[in-house]
Amino acid sequence: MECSAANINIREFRRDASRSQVACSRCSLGELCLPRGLDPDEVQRFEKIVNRSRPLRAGEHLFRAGDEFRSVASVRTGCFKSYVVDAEGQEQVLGFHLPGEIIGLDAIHSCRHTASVVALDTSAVCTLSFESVTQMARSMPELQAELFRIMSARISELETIAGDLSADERIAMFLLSLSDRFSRRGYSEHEFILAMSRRDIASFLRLATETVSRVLARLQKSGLLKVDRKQVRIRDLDALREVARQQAA
Amino acid sequence: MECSAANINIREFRRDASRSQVACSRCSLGELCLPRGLDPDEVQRFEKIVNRSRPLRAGEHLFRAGDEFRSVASVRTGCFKSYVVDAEGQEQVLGFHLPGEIIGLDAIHSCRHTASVVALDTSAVCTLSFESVTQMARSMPELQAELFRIMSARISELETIAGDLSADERIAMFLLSLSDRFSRRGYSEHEFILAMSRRDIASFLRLATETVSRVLARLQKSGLLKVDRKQVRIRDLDALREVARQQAA
DNA sequence: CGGCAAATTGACTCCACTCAAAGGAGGTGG
DNA sequence: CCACCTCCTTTGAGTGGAGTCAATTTGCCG
Repeated sequence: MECSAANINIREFRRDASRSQVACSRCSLGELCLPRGLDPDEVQRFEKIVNRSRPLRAGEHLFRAGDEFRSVASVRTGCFKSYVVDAEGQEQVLGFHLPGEIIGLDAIHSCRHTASVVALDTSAVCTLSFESVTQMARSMPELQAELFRIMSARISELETIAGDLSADERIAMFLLSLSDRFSRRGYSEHEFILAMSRRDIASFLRLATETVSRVLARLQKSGLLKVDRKQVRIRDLDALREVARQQAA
Repeated sequence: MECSAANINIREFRRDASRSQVACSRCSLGELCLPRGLDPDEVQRFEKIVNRSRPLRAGEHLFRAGDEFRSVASVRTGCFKSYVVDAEGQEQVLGFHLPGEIIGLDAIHSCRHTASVVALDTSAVCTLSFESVTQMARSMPELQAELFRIMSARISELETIAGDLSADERIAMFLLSLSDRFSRRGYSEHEFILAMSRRDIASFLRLATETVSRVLARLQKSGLLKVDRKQVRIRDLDALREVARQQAA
């Protein structure tokens, strides 16, 4: 299991947070985060409900399954994974979260966090009381719309993952998803670091770790990729898309 | 493919709709539908944006993938399935929709319906302009909250389906989900009709139709079920839960 | 009754999993 | 600084569950 001593809860965040630092208007994430589409005046009002947390080290938890649902979090830097532990005690990875992505929206309907969320890297988040966000959304149509869009996008994403795909297709899709998300954040779409372990990737894609290794080796041998531990270089993006045979979105 | 002549679009619904019939306050779905939690005055305002459609026959489409996203629909009677067609032309069933369930929320982020939705039975829906719903949600906190809850619940559902489950577990989960949904709607949790074909079930659960047949036969032989074509009787609900080994939600 | 699609059943195949073992990489303490 | 430990990753060999192919049965509807 994870190091439970490293657990941190949201109330502590609040105390640690230095509100003065928060300035979405000058945040490098810009249009990638929740206040997307708000006008400058609205952004200024929005900033008032944002709490910036102190950095988390790899292995520290942001939420624990079962925690009361109060806040959502937006990744500022680093990378998180969310997971549940099934009946047999096996960890099931549900997703990875990059800067600008909103964590915790799946907890709304049950009022509790159904998943645990842990930092894979040194990471930082902004937390927002969900109560405040929804209240603010009532007077900011664009904020409300953005919340709906984020949840709708996650539904579509899951509908794809749930599909009947081969191991190769899954891996290809996974790499393409990362490539796309990194490139939107200003990083290379051809070369990036996998913050997560092979085991996490396997769990996320519902494969065995050995299969992840084998598929990556195979894709490398056929010249589509260059893999060195956590470093990935995509040599032929189009060929990889071919493997993923991704349906028109 | 489906009978495309039977396609109907939302604009035609509008014309056919007889607004005078709409009365959520007297609808038998009551707390199962979107206006859940609204006070009587709010329900009355809500009714003004609801359009009741004429009945659809089995095989008629409610939405087509690619249609512009304007409206969501709430199932009034009957049963629908939503599906996409993948790169190989194979139909992938994404879900089944019973009375009170909201269809179309996955279309928000792309502004187009990503899935097609077709009636499996003689069915009827209420349609709502999404623009109107979101606008109204701003002044009705409970409506906004309900929209968030519905989407959040769908995310959690998909996270489960996407899991790494055996054929038996999938079938058991599927039957339990139906049992639960029927019982909430006042029907028996032990006995119900499968509106969908074996092929649809298989596609939804990412199995082969033959596997669905075999598993149902196996569960029947071991005494948990009685299956006669579309009629299902669950003889041992707890044992079925055991098979599904569903994680605490 | 005849024609057709859906469903079932059986035989065989294959992809991904499991089991097993051999490398690395990184961290810790002597 | 090196020895040692542990965890992660990779690679090989064999197994099994679900898929595919094929044949038959069942039910439906004109």
